[in-house]
Amino acid sequence: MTKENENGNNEKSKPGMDAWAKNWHVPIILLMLREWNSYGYELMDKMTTFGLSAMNPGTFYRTLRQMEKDGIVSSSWDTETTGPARRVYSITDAGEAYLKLWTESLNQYQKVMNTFFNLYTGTSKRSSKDDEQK
Amino acid sequence: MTKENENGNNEKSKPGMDAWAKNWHVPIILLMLREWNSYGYELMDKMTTFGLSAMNPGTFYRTLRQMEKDGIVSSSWDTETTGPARRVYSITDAGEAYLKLWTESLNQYQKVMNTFFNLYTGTSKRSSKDDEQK
DNA sequence: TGCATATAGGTGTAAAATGCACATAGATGA
DNA sequence: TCATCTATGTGCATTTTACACCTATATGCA
Repeated sequence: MTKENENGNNEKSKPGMDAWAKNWHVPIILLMLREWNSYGYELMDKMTTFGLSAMNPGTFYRTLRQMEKDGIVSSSWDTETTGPARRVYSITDAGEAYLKLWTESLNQYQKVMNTFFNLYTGTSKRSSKDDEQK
Repeated sequence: MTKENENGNNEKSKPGMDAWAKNWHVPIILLMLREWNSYGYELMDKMTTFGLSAMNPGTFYRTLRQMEKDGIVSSSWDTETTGPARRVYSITDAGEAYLKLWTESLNQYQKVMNTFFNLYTGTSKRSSKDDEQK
């Protein structure tokens, strides 16, 4: 059975305030790795300083391994430090290229956001009497 | 077998210039319905005027039905017009509430974007010599 | 009349992404 | 020695998405 809220509607298209955040995990991990080489546990922790709620560990680690398969990061084990071994990631050239593309697409993103915001706050909301179209 | 690009990497975390667009389909459909009642085929078409590439028809129609299940739109058949019958959608009060929440969350969204952009364009990119962390 | 095409709204199914619970293992401190 | 923190994962079910395909109404045209 699917989850239902107090209105009797299920919640599949609830905004959730950070549904959009998913797409940002990869580029923000890359940004962090551009500043300092790091490992999953630390990256997951620092994620919140970007205003993004951390995804669960399983998914997060899997994202990192996928990024490596995609060639945008590379990793090696750090057994020097105390505690359990860390898989330390660095950004690759392909990762830099990815960031460049992402940043360029932000302009388009901004346009969509502005269009949305203007339409929402604008006085263009129809009155109840022109409630049909032909 | 998974698709591979010319670099031998698969493409799972490719930006695609509009990966972020997915999250915008629901709110933008709602915005359009706030202006005029409409049906899937038309909404899909108008989507592109918002700078969003349309999703494929199957997914798009399913999104609309899901939105109805969630109670943020309602629909009825229009058999008056010529051609195949149209399922005409209107936004509900819950839909308006959804839009309100979404718009409020845009502030947070903007913050993440600005943080990202500043970090990317800033001079904070490390030099090759401080290439390790302790 | 017959057939292509545009409009309109879907379904079936497989692949991909995600959440959640759990597993493993080294180090630290009571 | 036993709990806890750090650190990285796996297994499985659910959810989301893409892709191919199907149905049906109307229009134009040969």
